[in-house]
Amino acid sequence: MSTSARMLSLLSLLQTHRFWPGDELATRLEVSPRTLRRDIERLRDLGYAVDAARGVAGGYQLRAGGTLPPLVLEDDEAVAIAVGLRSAAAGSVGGMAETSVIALTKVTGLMPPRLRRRIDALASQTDAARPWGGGPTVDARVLTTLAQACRDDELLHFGYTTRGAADSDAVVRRVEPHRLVSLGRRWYLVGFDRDRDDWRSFRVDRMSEPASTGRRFLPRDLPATDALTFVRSGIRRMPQRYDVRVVVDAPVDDVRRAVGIWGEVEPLPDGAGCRLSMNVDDLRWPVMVLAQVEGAITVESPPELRDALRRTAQRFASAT
Amino acid sequence: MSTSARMLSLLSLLQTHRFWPGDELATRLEVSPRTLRRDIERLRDLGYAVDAARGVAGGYQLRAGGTLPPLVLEDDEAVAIAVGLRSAAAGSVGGMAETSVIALTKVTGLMPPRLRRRIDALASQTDAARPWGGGPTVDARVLTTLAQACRDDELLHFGYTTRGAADSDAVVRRVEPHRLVSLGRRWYLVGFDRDRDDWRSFRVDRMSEPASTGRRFLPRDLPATDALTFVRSGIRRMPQRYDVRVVVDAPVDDVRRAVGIWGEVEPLPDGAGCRLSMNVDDLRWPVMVLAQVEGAITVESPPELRDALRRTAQRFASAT
DNA sequence: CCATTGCGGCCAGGTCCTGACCCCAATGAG
DNA sequence: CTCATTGGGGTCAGGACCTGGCCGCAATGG
Repeated sequence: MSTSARMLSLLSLLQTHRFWPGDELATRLEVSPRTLRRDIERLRDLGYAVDAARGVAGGYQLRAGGTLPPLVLEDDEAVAIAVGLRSAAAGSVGGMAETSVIALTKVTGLMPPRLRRRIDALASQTDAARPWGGGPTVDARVLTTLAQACRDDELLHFGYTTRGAADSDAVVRRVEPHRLVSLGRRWYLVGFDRDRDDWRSFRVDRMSEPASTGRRFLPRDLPATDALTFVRSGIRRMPQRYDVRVVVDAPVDDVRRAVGIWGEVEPLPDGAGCRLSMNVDDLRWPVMVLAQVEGAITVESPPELRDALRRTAQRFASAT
Repeated sequence: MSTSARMLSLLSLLQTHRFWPGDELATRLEVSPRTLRRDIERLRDLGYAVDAARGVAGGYQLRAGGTLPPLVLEDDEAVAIAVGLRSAAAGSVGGMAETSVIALTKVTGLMPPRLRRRIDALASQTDAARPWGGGPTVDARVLTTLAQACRDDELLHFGYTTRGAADSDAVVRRVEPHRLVSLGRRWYLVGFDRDRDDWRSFRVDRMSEPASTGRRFLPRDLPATDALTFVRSGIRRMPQRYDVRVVVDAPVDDVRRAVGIWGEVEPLPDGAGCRLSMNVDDLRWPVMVLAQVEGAITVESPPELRDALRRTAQRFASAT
């Protein structure tokens, strides 16, 4: 085995079981103990922190160092990482979506097909795991296709349904992809439309069958400071938004746990419950949160929320 | 730069930008083009699929091969992976929890402290991102501590509150950890209790301040075929469960999207809506799902769900 | 057709890797 | 305390293998 292959094996071994007696490592790598010590020294020179314990029952273990060593992953671990990133890319954590897609692209792009199949088999579970639903869901595989095309500067083809048009009116676009942007609860692709000879931002959920052609192009400069600002400026109107303010006669912690990160909860000064503030574009959501907590409810705004609550109350009442 | 360090750099470069002209790689690595070709050949010998394009604008790119190469991750990517694994470990995807914790332990255990701080800063957002809440939440850091102790055979100390006792009655246990098990919505640690001199399974949410002592022990054989079966046999009674069956006069797809994976939805033969089946231990959950869909509701079972719906209806009605 | 770029054989020079031997330092058990 | 055990590392001789240069070849696209 060559030296570099042996170093990778050593790194892999140190990552799996954490504590290894020196001579066992030497035996596994089929080198003398002296050479193993030199290999350990090499790893340390590369910046990885290898701890050593002397005396009986001594050995080596890899510690957290200044830099993250190259991760040697088992199949299961790689699948778990990809699945976790998929759900993170679906937007469950604020501000992490883009980075998650980048990491997901890197991981899945290097993964053997057998692992990708395992992930796809799990996809139905993962993607459905967002009970608050609402809005068209974007397939993680589509996102990675787009992210990969952006990264590799590869020309992209996809069908696109313009705002208001029927699904059947999708037109094939040839686009030089530039960047993927997650804004609000939507994904946008910023790119140069070759047919229209101008920059556009495309809503990913309106695309059909995006496919990288494999043909590379020379990247252009985006006529904006930032892809995010480009998308922002292109959006004609923001979706209808409701500013929800509700007083609930329930413990602050209960309400806070029910609403999670998608709203603020402040205790009321007189100790009588708390005020819940949310900013949503679908009223089913605050209704759902309010269904989870106990205690009397007073709607301050918007009036539409009262209607929504009344409708739900009637449906529930007539069910009993 | 040594050969092995150069191989790692090359691997890193090939993972980032995907397509590299040969002489640019040679320049970056400060070797001659001939040596670069030899390095590429070495990578291929290691089993990694490196594609090459000849002719003008040729170059190299790393393709998915038979084995996943060691992943060289950027800081942001590592953080994204850890955050995604945390939420996956929280149980959002069935059957992935244990593997996610193992992978999370590996990644965070090797991560520089600065990255771990970034993850902890995001933790409040992530952990709150489960609006259905309910039941005590387990801290991801606790899980990784336990998983690491299991992996490294390190003696563990933690306070433990026995079933029914008050929190203040926690007793310190010294345990040889064996395995971490996710069962239902709970985490259990299977280990050998040194004080009681017998195998026990501990509920992780009843532990306080688990800490690895760093002292290693000789692993024993678990007197059971499997840690999972050991935990199963130790559980006296399952939590109260409700078998929820509701007929909803709404499109199947709407209901299915609302309930996600935590229930089955079957269309009714006469085309009038569908039947929703769930198995839960907290009735707030089906109430939440039902609040999301439109259409008339008929509760088939359990009767308690009717009470829950009636209470919610009254609360909502009095809010208008 | 031809420039470009990857492929790989061959060779000479020299780097550096290996294993062996040695002594030292730290550790924990008896 | 004593001693076996285990990692740390200096030194050395031999040689494996790495490097860069040179070459002809193959594939690609203008």
